[in-house]
Amino acid sequence: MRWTKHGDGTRGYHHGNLKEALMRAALELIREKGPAGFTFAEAARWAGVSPAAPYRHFRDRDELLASVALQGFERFAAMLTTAWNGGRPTPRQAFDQLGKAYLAFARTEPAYYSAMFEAGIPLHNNPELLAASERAFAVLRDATEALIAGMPAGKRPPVLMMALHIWALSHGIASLFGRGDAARRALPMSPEELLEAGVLLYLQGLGVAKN
Amino acid sequence: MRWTKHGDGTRGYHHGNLKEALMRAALELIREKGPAGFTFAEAARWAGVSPAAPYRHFRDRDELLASVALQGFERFAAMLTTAWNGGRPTPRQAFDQLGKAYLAFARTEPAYYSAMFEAGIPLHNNPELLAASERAFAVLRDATEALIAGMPAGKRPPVLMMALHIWALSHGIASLFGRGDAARRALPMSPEELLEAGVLLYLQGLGVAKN
DNA sequence: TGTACATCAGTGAACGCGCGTTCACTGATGTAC
DNA sequence: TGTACATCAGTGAACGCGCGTTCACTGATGTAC
Repeated sequence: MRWTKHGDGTRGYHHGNLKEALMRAALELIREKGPAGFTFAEAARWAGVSPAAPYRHFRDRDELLASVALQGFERFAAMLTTAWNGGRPTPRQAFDQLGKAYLAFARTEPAYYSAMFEAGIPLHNNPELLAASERAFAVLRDATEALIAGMPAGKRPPVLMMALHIWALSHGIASLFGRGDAARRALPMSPEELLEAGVLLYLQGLGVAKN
Repeated sequence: MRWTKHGDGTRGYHHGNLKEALMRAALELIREKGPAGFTFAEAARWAGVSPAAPYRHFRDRDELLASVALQGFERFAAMLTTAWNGGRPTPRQAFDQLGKAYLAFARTEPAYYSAMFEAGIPLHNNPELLAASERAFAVLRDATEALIAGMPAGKRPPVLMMALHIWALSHGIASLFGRGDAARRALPMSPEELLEAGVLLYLQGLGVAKN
């Protein structure tokens, strides 16, 4: 943050926070028109700078898009962590909160969500993005681990398998029915109810749905 | 199909099957560069016609993309129907085949899959596309219904709920781990194994995993 | 504290390019009689 | 069966436009002394 903002709302020669502004512009444009729906020039116009300015911060459009996805994974991880809340009041209840947070993110941040999961950004050759994506998944995996720890010794499933099942179910429901944009499919129940029932049945399948 | 193809491989003034050729071109380009990765002009070039020719068959790029998605849903429904095979040899076994077919489609036809589920085509003002999408889901719902019919009377879940759970789980696994393109995430097991285990646990949760 | 200088971040003009779209046209096909 | 005509499907040239990208530049900021 530079201190070039003037009292009257204008800015000086330097924008001060152009990188962040470009990412916000991209998000807004993605929300309106999908991950393909923005250009470098348009993002610059949105941020109120000349078309050459973005090149000081991003090599090209793809790098801007990847930065948005990266920030999305970071916020996603933070939101999931908050929802899990260290497994309080009980791991079982916190686990449901985690699921709700997953759906809430997809609904309230469709632009991040689509940059993260649908923009087709290759993860191999982008270690930073892959790591951020794994940090988000780690929240879910750790929560699953905590939940499993409370199960009877003979009935504990493999952590990774269970975490992947929960992730896939949440992701499927969010993608198909819980999106915040026009591609959402209608459903005779809320995505939250559908997910909660699915998780409940899954846990019953493991033989541990009681607590 | 017109009979204007010449023996030497050239074609006459009329292409004969341009609409289909443009859709194949779009598919190929989507596969290479994602749903946003093709232009009307490029598809025309691929099909070997002038840039004005596509306008005889599609109003614009979006209409071409929607046609591809429509055809995708039709093929998807056909593939699922074949896999279900009327519930033979047993509904339980046929159900696993259905799941495998879902994953197989996502892997072998990533271009269709992404046009159908990730291109952000709004369904609400495209009744034809919506109907095709529902025909595909109906295959899964009918299969679920047949599977439920074999369950003990007291343990039958609501058909729609169960079908949606299975759909979401399959779709989540396919989208995250089973795609045929560069955005696939690595996994220490096959998507098929993961889905099969998930369905098994889910059915156990319903209390009916035996047959 | 003041000054000189280096560095940084954005300007604005320019360019070539491919896209979307329109248009009058024309070659090929289908059909009425 | 032949002929005239209507219709269809693709041509190719043209246009305006916005994009991506480069460039020498310049205003603002940071820092050494």
